[in-house]
Amino acid sequence: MNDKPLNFLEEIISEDISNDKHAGRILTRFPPEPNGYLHIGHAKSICLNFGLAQTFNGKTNLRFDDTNPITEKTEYVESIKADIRWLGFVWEAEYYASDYFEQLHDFAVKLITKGLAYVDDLSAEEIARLKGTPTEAGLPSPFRNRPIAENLELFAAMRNGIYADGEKTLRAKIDMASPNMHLRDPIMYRIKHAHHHRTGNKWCIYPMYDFAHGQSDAIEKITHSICTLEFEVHRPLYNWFIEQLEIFPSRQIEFARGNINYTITSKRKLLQLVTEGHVAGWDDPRMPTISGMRRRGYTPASIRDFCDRIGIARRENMIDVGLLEFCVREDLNKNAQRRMVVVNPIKLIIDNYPDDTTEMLTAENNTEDPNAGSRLMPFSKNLWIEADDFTENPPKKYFRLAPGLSVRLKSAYIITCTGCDKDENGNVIAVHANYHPNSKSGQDTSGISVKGVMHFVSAAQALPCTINLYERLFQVENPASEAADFLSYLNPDSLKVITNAFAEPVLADAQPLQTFQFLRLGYFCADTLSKPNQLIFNRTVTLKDTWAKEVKKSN
RNA sequence: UGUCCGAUGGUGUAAUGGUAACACUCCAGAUUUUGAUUCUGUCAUUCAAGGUUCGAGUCCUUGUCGGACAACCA
Repeated sequence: MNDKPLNFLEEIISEDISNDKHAGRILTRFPPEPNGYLHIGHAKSICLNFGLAQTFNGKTNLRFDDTNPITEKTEYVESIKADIRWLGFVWEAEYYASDYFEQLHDFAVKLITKGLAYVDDLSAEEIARLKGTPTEAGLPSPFRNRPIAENLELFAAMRNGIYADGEKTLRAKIDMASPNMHLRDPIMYRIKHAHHHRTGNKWCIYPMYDFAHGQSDAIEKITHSICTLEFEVHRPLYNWFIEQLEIFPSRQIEFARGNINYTITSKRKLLQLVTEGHVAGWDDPRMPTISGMRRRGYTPASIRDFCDRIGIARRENMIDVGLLEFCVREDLNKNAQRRMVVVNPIKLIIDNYPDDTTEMLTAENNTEDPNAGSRLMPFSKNLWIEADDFTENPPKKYFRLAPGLSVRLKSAYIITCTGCDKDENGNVIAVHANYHPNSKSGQDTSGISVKGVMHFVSAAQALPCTINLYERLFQVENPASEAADFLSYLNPDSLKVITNAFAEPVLADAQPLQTFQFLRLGYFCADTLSKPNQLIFNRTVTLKDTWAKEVKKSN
């Protein structure tokens, strides 16, 4: 253990351990429903559940809460497993709530037998109407006092497929006047003649989440069942089931989900973005999904670090996406190799450099990591530089190229700008400079000192590539809380595709998902579809840019 | 006009009745062959009112504000 203060969950668990509860055994679980892809909010839960187990020498089960066959798919199961593995966690056992359908059914029968559950013929609307409101008590169903034997018979008939969807439900008989709505005879089973991704057509009745989750925890003997705040009001119901069924009492503890600004983490809304084509899929790099973030260039370590830094508490929160960006920059700064790429190219001609010469320069792969080695990159008379790095009228403190100004080309020579060429409309089409032959990087005897350093790519060897520049997906901090539909806040500039960028030659070897720092631009990763002859890079995050901030301030 | 939960700098999280702190952000500066990184520094915090106590962010009461709960979703 480290010297960090314990969060409230760690305190509870260490207290349980010192009280010898469960003989010190700790078993948590991560219980996703396979009805969508995992997102950053799930990452928090994953890090929490697996992290807690690691801290206290326990284990963590992966359990799919697959009680609603309509929305669940094997595709989601597979993506969830891949994402958890990618994040770096190993589960103890892989379970499915559907593994427990027979047991859950028997639990239901037991409650019926105890006179604590009944079959209701009411429609969904009637049930809702009799349920009351948070401030008004509900009314009992006319079917509430059916004899036990009749309930048993009816429930068996439900299972046997005698009834149509919605025709009957099985409800717990608790208290229609409870101030807690979840105790007003909650539905335990409903009829759905639907194909289930694992049990096929074996069942036509399916347990509600509330009748499955706590019991699944009990079956697995989960010691600490950690979930988000909205399930707090369900806890009395889960405890009621545990007591009446006399099963293992897992302890549920709730924590506040982590909300991040300028994005959404509602699975329903994420699904809508995908199905309506607002993004290119679940793994679109703009999505806050684990798979989207992976494709964007986020690393498992950076996501784990983020989850660690945001902490765990019980109050509502809105975390600045800047923290997430900080975490990935910090990781990639140490670990991503540097490369040079020009995204907004303009020609730079070194007039005093020989026409027919190409030098191979040595460039460090990562100044932060001496073990990262170096690479060779070509230098010649004709180069590509960023159009933004030249201006005819430099503002104060401008360290880039303008007539008469000198800069160093990174890992190459110091050059002095001599002017530019323009087309008939006055647009700059090429920049001219002279180089200082005795200023070569590593063997500079020129004595010239310059403030500015620029990246470049040698034109003859440059690799054309596509660059996806991503911005935040939404224009407002909390799209879900705004008055209008969340889609109206989508950022129209969330993706800018650059098709005429140029990369240095070694980038031909870039492997899909390999991360880089493109000097002075930001961190990028090769897209999953990138190929040597058709390079595609996704911008993970820009570098901090104090000059851009300076320029913005003076405007 | 219910039940439950919550409230500490701009953001997130600590402080477990005893000097309100850490990180991110912001701002200023130093260093820099990435206007990056690194380093230094500055600004800024206990929802309110009572009470208990030698002492309250912490305990109690009341209030205020925010959130959750009325799916055959999870």
